Amino acid sequence: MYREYVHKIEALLREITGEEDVLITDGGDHADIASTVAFSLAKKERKNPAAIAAKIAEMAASLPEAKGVEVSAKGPYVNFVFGREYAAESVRAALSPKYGQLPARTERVILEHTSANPNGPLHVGHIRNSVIGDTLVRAFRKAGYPVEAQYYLNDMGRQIAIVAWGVKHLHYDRLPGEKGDDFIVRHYVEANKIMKEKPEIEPEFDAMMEMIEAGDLETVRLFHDSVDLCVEGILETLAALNVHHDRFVRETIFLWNGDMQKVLARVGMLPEAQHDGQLMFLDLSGRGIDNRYVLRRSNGTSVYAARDLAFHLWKNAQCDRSIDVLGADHKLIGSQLQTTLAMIGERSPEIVYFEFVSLLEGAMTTRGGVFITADELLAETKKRALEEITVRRPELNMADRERIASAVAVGAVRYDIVQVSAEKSTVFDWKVALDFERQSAPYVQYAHARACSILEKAKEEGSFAENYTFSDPYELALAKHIARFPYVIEMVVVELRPHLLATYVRDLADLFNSFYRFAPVLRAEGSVRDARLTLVDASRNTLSAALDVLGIEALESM
RNA sequence: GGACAUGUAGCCAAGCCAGGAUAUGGCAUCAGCCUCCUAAGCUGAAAAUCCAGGGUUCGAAUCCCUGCAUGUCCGCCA
Repeated sequence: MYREYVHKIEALLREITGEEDVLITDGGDHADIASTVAFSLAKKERKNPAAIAAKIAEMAASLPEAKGVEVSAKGPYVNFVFGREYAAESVRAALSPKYGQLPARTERVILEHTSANPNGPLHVGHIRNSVIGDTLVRAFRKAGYPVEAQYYLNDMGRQIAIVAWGVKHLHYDRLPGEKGDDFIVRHYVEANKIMKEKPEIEPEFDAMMEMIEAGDLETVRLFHDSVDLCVEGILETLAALNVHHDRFVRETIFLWNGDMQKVLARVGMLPEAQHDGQLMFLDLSGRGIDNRYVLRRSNGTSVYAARDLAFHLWKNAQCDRSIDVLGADHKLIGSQLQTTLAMIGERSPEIVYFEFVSLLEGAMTTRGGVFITADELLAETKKRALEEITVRRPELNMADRERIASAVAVGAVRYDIVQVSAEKSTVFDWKVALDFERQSAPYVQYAHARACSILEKAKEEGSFAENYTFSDPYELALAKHIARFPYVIEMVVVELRPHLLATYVRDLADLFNSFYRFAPVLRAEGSVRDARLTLVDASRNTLSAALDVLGIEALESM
């Protein structure tokens, strides 16, 4: 209902003032929304803004469109307080199992995320990509878009050559129960170490890259077996985090199906293209990018950038919006890609960048073996959650405690990541990761479990009639926040900022907890009890729907 | 050296793009609340030159400029 009311008030103010921008702001403590349009009118008309605000408020209040909204002027502000009818309509809407689902759209979206090199396990930096990406995928679905989540799999680059070299020469045994990605990374770290000590072996990597480029069967098999083993482990990690891709796209496809050669031919004809023997690069200095954008090496082999161009054209052909989630280290190549696609008259992807996650001791590096894996993080978090639930609910059997601990752990990890806006770099801190109080998923899950518990108890005492008469301030504040959920979903996909949803659901849990404390439900009587139970149900449903978009399980008991 | 991002109480964040009312939360600290719907909860106290300096504006945490600090990138790697 929130959106509808805001639109209604905007239209009303435009009509009264004749201003295009009626300067709607959040009303804070004073109102649900407010307008500061009196300030700008005061300047134009050289009058006191408070007098103008008073006049606008008076006119607005008399219009039939303002029904159910209390309009008043406080100094230069025109304040709008939504009435009980608004709360009632909102709560009624929030009882729908599909609450927050926006009308179906036809624009097909391809959202690419994670796409980590298969040279080792995902670490706590990689999963920032996964969590942002997967949350966006879920938000787009909630917003009515058909979405395909893709993982672009580097199965042939230099990093993979290093892995393959390691697998070929090191002959490690796989430890009992060792995941594929953990096994592969040992080769990668050791091969990098050897390469540093003996730079003379470098030509061996170059040779392997030329072999795979040429499609040498044995090399292809070596590369792909290594990649597949690693991906097997990565998939387990992603599944544990509730992150799902619809399609894995292998980079080699674009080399072998001719797409890359086609796009290179097109790009090669641009005036910005520079050729020197086989070497080809773009001079984008006219577009504010000073670095050479190399697309073919002087030995004729291809580079990642060229295959990436082909990949994006391929995506364009099957969607209306293409969105990539990339680490901030990709900003340069991201803008090179966008610029180049625009130059050949093709659609550029929208790119969501996120800044780095580092450790207290410094940057993470897969190559150097310095990282905390997502698996380790999840295991520690689950251990901690299990301790907690064992203290709180000793009567539960082990299987239930394990199940709850897993859901709490996944939630805690995902929420910690998604709640921080993407443009902030962060430092990983175990203390924060393992803190399950407030501003965390368990806090929100707990509010949901409380709602379920109340409804469960009410059911034992018989049925209740839905009632939408809210008057208590705690009831109204909660109902009004519930009303905003569909608006938040829309904001997340418009701004590509999933952390807005994390902030929203935390505020919702805050308001529910205050309501829980100050407005007794089961002990209330008659229509008040009915109304509060109705509100609890709407809260439960909204918390559950919001958590679902965040990829976090809404536990019924914990 | 150049480019991008960030800088908000001891610590971590929201707010900034679309300027407006006493700057919003959490952690840590202190003081309270379980004969009462799960205390992973609630209430209160204390804590901020919104990095610094200029500018625009009736009004700046928010917009612009300069500087400083931190992170990232600047490869015929990905």
